[in-house]
This record gives sequence, structure tokens and C-alpha cells, in this order.
Amino acid sequence: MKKEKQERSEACNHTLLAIRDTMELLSGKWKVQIIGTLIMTEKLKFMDLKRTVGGIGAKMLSKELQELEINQLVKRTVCNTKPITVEYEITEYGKSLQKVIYEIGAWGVQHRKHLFNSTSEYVLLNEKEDTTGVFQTC
Amino acid sequence: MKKEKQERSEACNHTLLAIRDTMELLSGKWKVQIIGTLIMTEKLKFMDLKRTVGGIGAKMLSKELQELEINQLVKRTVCNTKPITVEYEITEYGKSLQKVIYEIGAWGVQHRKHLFNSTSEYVLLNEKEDTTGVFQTC
DNA sequence: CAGGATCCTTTACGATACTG
DNA sequence: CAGTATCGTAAAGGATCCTG
Repeated sequence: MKKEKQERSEACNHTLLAIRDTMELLSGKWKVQIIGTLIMTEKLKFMDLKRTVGGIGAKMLSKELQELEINQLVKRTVCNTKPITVEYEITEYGKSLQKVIYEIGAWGVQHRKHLFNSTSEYVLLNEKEDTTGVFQTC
Repeated sequence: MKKEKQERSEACNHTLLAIRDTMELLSGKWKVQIIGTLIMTEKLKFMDLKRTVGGIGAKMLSKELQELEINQLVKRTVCNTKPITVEYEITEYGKSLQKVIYEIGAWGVQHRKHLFNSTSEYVLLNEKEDTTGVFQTC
């Protein structure tokens, strides 16, 4: 293998590892949506977050939020109410994911258009399902 | 709910659906890495792709590639060799994911730096494991 | 309300062996 | 070589009940 090629391959490898890292943090059915929601809203109560994300169960939301908190992407604040209430917000570090999330969202939007334009019998996934959600802060 | 708020909530909802769509297409442990690899290389034989991605089994790779092909993100070409050989490359449409993939990679890179700077006993995931990989086209 | 504990179902993933 | 088929395991996801 020529040296030039070797260098290129190392750059690739490096990027692939980075991709792997990121995807590991964002793994799980809901993480990206949660982060996206929090980036768009800044500070939501647990139940509002649940409603906004839509479709996620309380246990899942709770679990995913814990993982995100461990990775310093979201901040959890317990409010002094009765009964207890918890607010979640994106951290400064979490905001560094903004571009990533934005691109993902933007691609999704144009992808729908693509489907719409390329076939007549397309299937739109994730059609507004149970969007009974009320947005408090969003 | 005030009208203004309602509009905002619909915009959010729209974006969240889009995010969901994208993540659905990119679901699976390897899809993003595969696309990333193909975006960086343009045209790889099955085995080379397998080596480049690193760690993935043949069955998985095959399956993920099929799903990507169905979504028109990669193109599969059977070569007239003996025994048969198959080449994969990113499609034009697949290239539309370039920005997404780039941002994911870039974030992963800076995230490593973040870990490095914020703690002394950090854990680097995905350390070069079995990178016995030889890059042919990459 | 937030979230832990349990239990259960369903995928995802992977190792192995086999075929054109 | 590039898959497919089969099987087994592990993880993810979800429903329900329970408590401070």
C-alpha cells in the first residue's frame, strides 16, 4: 500500500470512529428527538416533554433522560412543588449538537418531499399519530 | 393556547416528525458508518467495505446494505467475475446525507477532545480495536 | 408527578454452516 | 465471493403497578 493511501485510510478510520462515538451516545429510539425537543424549547417539565415527544412512555423517557444527563447533554432540575416536578433543559454542551440535530431534521424534511415527488403511492411514515400533545413552552 | 404558541408548536412537531423519519432510515448499529464509508470512498467491494467498517459481520453488512439500497441511498453492482463480486457505492441521493454524516463525525471528533479535557479518568470508547483493515479504495 | 421495580415481548445482533 | 438460512443470545422497548 502506498504511503499516500495509508494516510487517507487513517483519516477515514478516524472519522469512522468518531461517527461510532456519536451514534453510541445518540443510540436509542428517542434520544435524538428528546434532544431536538429540548434544543427547540429550552426547559420543559417531564410531562410536557413526554407529550411533546409523543408516543414515548414514561419509563423510556426517564431512562433516556438519565443517559443524556450522564453525558452532560441535558440538565435536570427538581422543582419545589407538591407533588414534586422536574424540569429538563439542554446544557451548553448539549447545544453543541445543534448542527447535527438541525441537519437530521432538515434532511428528514427534504426526504418527505423526495418521497412525495418520486412515487405516487408513497408511504408517509410517522404521520401525525397521537398528537394530542399540548405544548407548554414550545 | 395563544395562536402564536400554536404555530410554534406545529413547527416543532413538524421537525420532530422529520427527525423521526431520518433516524428510522439510519437505524441500526452500522448504517451511518456504512454510509459514511461510502461517502468517503465511492465504490467499494463487499469485502473491502466490510474491512473498512470494521467489526461488522457479513450477514449484518449484507442486511444493512439491502435496507440502504431499498431507500435508494446506495447502489449495488454485480461484477462479472468468477466467483461473483459486488460493488457498492453511494447514490446521488445518498450524497444528500453528506452534511448529516459530516456533522455527526465532526461532533464525535470534538467530543473526544471534550472528554479528554474534562476528566483525567475518561474512557475512550471504540478504541482502535481490530483495525486490521486494509483500505483498498479509501 | 417523577421514576423505580417487575415482567414480558419483540427486535437486533451475531456465529455458524451452507450454496450458486 | 456474496449472500441466505438457521439458530441462539442479548438488548431494547413497553405495559403495569407501586411509592415518596
